[in-house]
Amino acid sequence: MRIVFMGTPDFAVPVLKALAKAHDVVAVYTRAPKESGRGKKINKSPIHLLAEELGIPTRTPKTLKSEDEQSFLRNLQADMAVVAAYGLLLPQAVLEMFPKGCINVHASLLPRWRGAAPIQRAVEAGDNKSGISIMQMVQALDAGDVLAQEEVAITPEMTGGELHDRLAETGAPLLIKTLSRFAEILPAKQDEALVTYAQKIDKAECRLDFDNEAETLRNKIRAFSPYPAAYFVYQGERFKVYKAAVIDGCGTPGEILEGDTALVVAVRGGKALNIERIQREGKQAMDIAELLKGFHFAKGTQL
RNA sequence: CGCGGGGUAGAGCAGCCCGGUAGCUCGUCAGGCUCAUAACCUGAAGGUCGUUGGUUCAAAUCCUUCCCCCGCAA
Repeated sequence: MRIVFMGTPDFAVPVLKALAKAHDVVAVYTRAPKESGRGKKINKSPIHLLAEELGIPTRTPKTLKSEDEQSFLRNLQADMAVVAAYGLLLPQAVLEMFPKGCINVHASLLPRWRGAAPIQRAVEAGDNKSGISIMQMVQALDAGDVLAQEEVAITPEMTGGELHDRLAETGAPLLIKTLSRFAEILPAKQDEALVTYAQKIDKAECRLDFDNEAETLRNKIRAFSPYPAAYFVYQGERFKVYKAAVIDGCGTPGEILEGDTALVVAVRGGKALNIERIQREGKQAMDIAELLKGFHFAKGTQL
């Protein structure tokens, strides 16, 4: 098939790779390079870089609403568009443009976790499974009929980053399989009663409030690991926390119960968090034991 | 030229402001103690203090060149 691919971040990379092997990807759409990173350099998106490597024509319009862009798209004479975390909304005209429609690779088991951050929200909520949904795109956000799904188990120790990678790997072959039997598939409506939305992650959420249930905090820590990373502030310095375990321990929520041989912080309900992996400002992430060989937290400090 | 932290023994850190014998915790090795040990005791090895040039009687420390890592912000 002649396919237009639209995507932007890392998550979409395995999808485009697989798609380019199996089909004729006639154009790639991705978000325009923007100032980002240290030094505010202009950086191209992961998909942009991959498309160049594959030698596929790449376009980075700010919007697909313009007549010019839409006529360009139409002239590609593609059979369908495949979208994976593109970051731009597709106008109705574009959704209707392709004979076989626009289909989307979404990182959740729809109708659960429609929206921007389905991977992290699933882990944060303590879900024991996630997955990939391939769906037909409609105007409403992630509300289209589902063509295929594949589950991925979320183990108790799994981080958001690990789930992200697993899902990205799962999505690519599932998409190819779905396309190969596209004609036979009966689209399934989403059950509106089961819809939940995965809100974009706000920076303010990343700061750990230890006055919470231990398991809630642990889930947030692993959901946000390694990005955007939950953190606490100690003596004016930000410490990112990548991994923590729930243990027993009495104290005021936020109190450092142990800071020499381990880092243990009291939370609600007679529980505590044993912080296992951490990153200081300006340093690499490391196991807490390594850091404690040369750095110590004062017992009794309130975080 | 967005703001900022860092590169010191295998690991993690201190020392730098206020130049003057390179230090701590852990690991490694050897020996000892012990029924035994990841415990304890004794000892040892291991460093061009990221790189270049400069200032100085003397530079990890002050100034300078470049390289690398990271945090914030986006």
